Amino acid sequence: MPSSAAAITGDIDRTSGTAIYVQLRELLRSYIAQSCPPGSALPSERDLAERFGLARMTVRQAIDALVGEEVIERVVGLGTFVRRPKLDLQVKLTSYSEEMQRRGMVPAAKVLSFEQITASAFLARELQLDEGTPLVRFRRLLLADGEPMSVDENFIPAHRVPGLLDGEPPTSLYNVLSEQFGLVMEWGEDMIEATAASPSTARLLNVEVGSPLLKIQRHAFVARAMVDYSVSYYRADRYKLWVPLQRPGARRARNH
Amino acid sequence: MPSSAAAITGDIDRTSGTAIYVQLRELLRSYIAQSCPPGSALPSERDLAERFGLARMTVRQAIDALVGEEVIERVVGLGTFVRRPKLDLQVKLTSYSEEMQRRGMVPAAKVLSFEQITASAFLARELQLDEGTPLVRFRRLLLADGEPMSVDENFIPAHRVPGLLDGEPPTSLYNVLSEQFGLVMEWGEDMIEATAASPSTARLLNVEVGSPLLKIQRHAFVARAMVDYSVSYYRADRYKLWVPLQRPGARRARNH
DNA sequence: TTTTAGGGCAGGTCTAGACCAGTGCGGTCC
DNA sequence: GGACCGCACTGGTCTAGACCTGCCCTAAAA
Repeated sequence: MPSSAAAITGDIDRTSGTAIYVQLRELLRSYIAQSCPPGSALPSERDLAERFGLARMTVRQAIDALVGEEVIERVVGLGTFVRRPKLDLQVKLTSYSEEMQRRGMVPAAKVLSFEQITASAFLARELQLDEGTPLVRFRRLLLADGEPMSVDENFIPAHRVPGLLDGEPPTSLYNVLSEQFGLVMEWGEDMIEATAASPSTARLLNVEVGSPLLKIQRHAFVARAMVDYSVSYYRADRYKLWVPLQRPGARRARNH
Repeated sequence: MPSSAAAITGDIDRTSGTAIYVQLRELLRSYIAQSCPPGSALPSERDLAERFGLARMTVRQAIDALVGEEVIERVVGLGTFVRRPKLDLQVKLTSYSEEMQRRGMVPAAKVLSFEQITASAFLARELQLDEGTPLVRFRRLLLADGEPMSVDENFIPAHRVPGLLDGEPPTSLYNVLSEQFGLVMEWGEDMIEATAASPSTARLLNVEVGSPLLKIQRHAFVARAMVDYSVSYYRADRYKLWVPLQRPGARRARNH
């Protein structure tokens, strides 16, 4: 016998400004947490609609959210059931630069190029700009303990860094971007893959052609605007990436 | 100017038995793949509803699905936009098959071995156990669309999974660990590096010896105890890792 | 020239119905 | 007793509207 909708305490406040389905979702969430062991059934959608005086579509919207969070599970013809909490590993954060320091190596960099170019079709797509847009290209060979570690190439829209090319190549690109141009990177995304060393990269990194490299493409954003696209090739024999994983845990409280 | 709904080819077949929103979802998906670079706008929901002769709620259902897949993104007052494609996987270990299906690929796995072994010095160190401790070794070749994707090897202390070897090799290891043995992974760490395919791995993955592979070693923990050590080799040509980064002070505008 | 007020359009939410398909139970007919 | 059928119930899908807020642009006002 399915649980009765009357068993759910609390009510919907239509004047609160909070979306009804959000209120119902949270009511259901706490109801589940308090009185529903895994496998138990929720009241049917029609029961809930009647209990709270809502349209069934609205009830479904609340249930949809919890199904999306994998808190509950629908079974056609049977009902909606509480799931066993499920493992869901997710990369949360990579403290990339800290990680470099943590290795305790002596860093150095050799500037390979520092110039203005125009965006190719590929770069235009990566930076979400028009083809031909002026870019600053900054390419370096990064060393650790005197031995090549990676080849790094950054592309920044030129209009965001006026006068950057007039000075010396910066030691720390991100420091200059934030201190001199107010471009504080807020978020970004890394695309990580394995690749084989091309002849030119192999020579720079002092490895054999075809050696495995870790390729990391990064898009860095300020607000919604991308201000940096970079590609790095790391020597696989010298560099490993450490990524902490954690369970999703509590959900955020956005939506108003 | 937003793209015109008329630009989308194809139509809805109301007699096919396939849900309309599923048909529209796939139409949109292929339209996006073919003609929408990241950042471009989709036709508005009302345009789509008119173009295909559907209720707006039905169109929203199709769009909801793609938003849930993070293929597109809604912005109130502006429209719906194509996101940067994520060729990620991150949740793969929880449910490789679900993840593959989500990406429209047909998952499969071939069990290479499923047996009890004793911990070598290396494995003992990785699992923080004594040498000689009985372990369950589970090695698989994971396929997507019939083509090899990765070679996966898991090591689990045998005393944590009594009777596991008596049954069939599990389809989803992590599901069995949590549902049958109550081992819900709470956190872990990945070590990511690039490597070259060894002859045996190359044969399994159907690539040439020396091809770049992404090697991911994972330690997964329940409470403070490690319960799984795994090593996976992913084909670099089929697998990329997508890692979102968040810097201190990030604020990510949007989200009501 | 700068500021402000609309208007148009975007997505967000909600309603009150409709019919479909899968499930399980109970009763009927053999 | 056992096979079967149908009904009541579940979630799944869909409609055709409604009104809300947020965003941007433009034209009028300052």
